Formats: sequence, structure tokens, C-alpha cells
Amino acid sequence: MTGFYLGKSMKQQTTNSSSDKIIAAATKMAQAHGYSGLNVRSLAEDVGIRAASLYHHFPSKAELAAAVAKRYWEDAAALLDSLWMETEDPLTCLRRYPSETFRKSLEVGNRMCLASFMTAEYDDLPEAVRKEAQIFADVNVAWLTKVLLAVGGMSAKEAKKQALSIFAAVAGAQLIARGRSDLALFDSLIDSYRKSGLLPG
Amino acid sequence: MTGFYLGKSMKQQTTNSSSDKIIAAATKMAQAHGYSGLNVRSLAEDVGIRAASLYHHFPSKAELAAAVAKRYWEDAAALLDSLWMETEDPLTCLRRYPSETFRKSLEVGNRMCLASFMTAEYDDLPEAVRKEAQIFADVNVAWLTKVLLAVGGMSAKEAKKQALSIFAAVAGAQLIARGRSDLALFDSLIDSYRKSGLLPG
DNA sequence: ACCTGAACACCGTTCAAGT
DNA sequence: ACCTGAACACCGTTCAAGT
Repeated sequence: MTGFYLGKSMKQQTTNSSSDKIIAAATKMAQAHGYSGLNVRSLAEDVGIRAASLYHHFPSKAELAAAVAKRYWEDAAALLDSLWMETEDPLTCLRRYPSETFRKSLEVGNRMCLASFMTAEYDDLPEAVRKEAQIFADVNVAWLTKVLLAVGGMSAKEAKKQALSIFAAVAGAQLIARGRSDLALFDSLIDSYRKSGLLPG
Repeated sequence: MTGFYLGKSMKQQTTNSSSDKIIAAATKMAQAHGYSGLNVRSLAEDVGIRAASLYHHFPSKAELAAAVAKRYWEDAAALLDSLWMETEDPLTCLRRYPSETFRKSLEVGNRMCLASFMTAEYDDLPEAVRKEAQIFADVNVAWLTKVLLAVGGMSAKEAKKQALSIFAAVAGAQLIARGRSDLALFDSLIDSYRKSGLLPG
């Protein structure tokens, strides 16, 4: 996801500290290069300070990445909530889900969902980062479950299972489309999911 | 994928050089940590030589990783071919596809498909590595297309499109299941794909 | 409170020197 | 042909010293 990575979380929109600037720059970098590719020295250069100065704002790369991942799911949750609020129709929500979230990061520099990248890096992730990345998946699945239940015709258990399969399939579509730098391929994959019935609408 | 990462490619089964041992160890490492996490020093330790000695077998980390990715898709192609050969029924092939390939790597140390991990690392991949990782996707999609056409009832274009969506969805299922170290979740996701009609059978 | 240069142990890579 | 220690520029991180 992206499209919301630039802004701070809804909860903190009154401040604009240098921590916010660091988080914004680090998010961009991590979406393109992952946690292991998040380079402290070049991140510092982006923000206009020395590498050592970063450690005044965050005690370690791990803590910085955890803050980045936390901000990321907070912003995703806010975006999904506002999508739910402005559209009463659950089918419209489901139709817009892939394009409003995963497609957006491909549009901006062929970037990936931060959480997907970090999931791949699972074995090398500090525990705090792993936890926040996991919450991103939970937020998406919970939202999809809620919307699917609003469509009706299935049990809570069935809705959760389908929500998971939608989330996994859309994440996979983003990964494959990124591998070919091909936005049209992403659209084609989502279209296939829809025609097969995996995605309602 | 995995389950075939230990063996050499069909084409070279007569030799067992130290290059083969390096490739086998590097494949394991790259499936867990990616290209950027492929550590030359600890790889050398695995094989029982010094880091500098690796450069006698491969001119660079990039060339080594390209050889690893090449061997990887060669082995995948061999496995898929033998699956196709031993089973005349295309629906059986499709039913076994997720478990014979992507599930196998999760079974062995919660590892990922090497090509999926490398696709995430797209921006940091040397051109030679990127090319080989891409071929892995092509091999899978070509095989799935062939099998779907054997099932019948669709055009070549439709088959290719569905093949891509199956590949993307299964890769996504592996990613999400790895993020929770949960094999049962992988099975549940594949089951969902089947019930929705994305996967025939 | 925030920044910094210098230093640490690490990384990929090179190379001259060994067998 | 294959291996190696030492060195290079890089990495994350620390720390004493600055304002």
C-alpha cells in the first residue's frame, strides 16, 4: 500500500516533527528495499542529517522500522475506515479495495506493500517490527470480513476465510505485477479474481 | 518452492562439484533471507571454505545468485514436467500444483519461493538475477496454461490469464502463511481458491 | 535537545601469495 | 586448480564531545 504513506497518522496531524519526516522517508525506502535494505546512512542523508543523529530520534533501526510499520497500518486503517464511511454499499467497497490500496503503491514508483515485503523478510525481522507488520494484515482482514458480512449470505467464519483469501490473492497480484513493472497486469489479475468469484461484484 | 532445491538440475546429475554444494547452500539461505540476506561469509562457512575462496567458483555474488535462480527454475520445470507426465488428468495436476510446489518450501523450515522473495527485492537485483527469477514465473505460468487448456472449455488467451491469476494467488497464499508460520492457513487459502472457482477442481 | 566525527565489528570484494 | 590473510570501502551502532 501507499498513497497514505506521505501523511502522518490521523492521531498526530497537529505535529510535524523531524521524527515524522524520518518516518516518511523510511517508509518510502522500506517499500522499495525492505527492512534489510533500509539504509541508515542514506536515510539520514535524505533527511539532511548525519547517520549518528538518527539515533537521537530512534534508539535503533529496529525501533525506527517498528514505528514505520505501526504508522503504516494506522494510515491503512484510517483509509479503509473512510472508504467504509463514505460508501454505504459493501460491494462498492470491495470493488474499490484493490485499487485504493495495493494498486496505489505500484502507481508510485512500482513500490510494494511494506507489510508484504516485511513478511518475506520474516526470519530477519526484530520482534517489534514483526508484530506491527502482522497487525497490518489483521487490519485488512478484519475490514474485509466486516464488509463481506455486510454483503450477506455467509457466516462469520466463512466471511473471515474469504477475507483472508482475498487479502492473500491481492497481495500476490501486487507482487507479480511489481516483478514485471506492469500495472495493467495487476488490473488483469484483479479482473480474473472477480470473474472467478473470489472477489464479489 | 522447494523440495527440489537440494538436487542439482536434471541436466547435470552426473557431476557433484563444490559449485553444486555452494548452490545448494545458497539456495536454502536465499529462500529464507533473500538476495540481500545471502551472506557470502556465512555461506562460505557452511561449505567449509573462506569467503575469498567462493570467488574462485563464482566471479561475484550476483553471478552466484543468478546461477542459484537458474538452477531453481530448471528444477521447478523438471518437477512440473514429471507431474504432467505421470498424471494424464489435468484436473489432478491442478489439484496437486499448490501442494507439490509452494507448500513444500513452507514445510521445510517455513521457507519461501526463491523467486517470490527476489521479486520483492526487484529494485536491488542485478540484471542477471532478475532475468532468471522472471523465468521461474514464466515456467509456472506456461505449465498452468498448458494444463488449463487440457481441461478445455477456454481459449488460449483465457487460459493464460487464469494461469497468471492462479500463480499470483498461490504465491500470495504462501507469503501470508509464511508470515504466520501456519501451514494450515496455506491449506485453508488454497481451499478457498478452489471453492470460489479460481482453482478448478 | 539535537548534532557530529571517530571508532567498532561487520559486509562484499580484490589481490598478492601460497599449495 | 584451488585456497587464503590482509586490505578496501561499506554497513549499523556507540560514544564522547560539541552547540
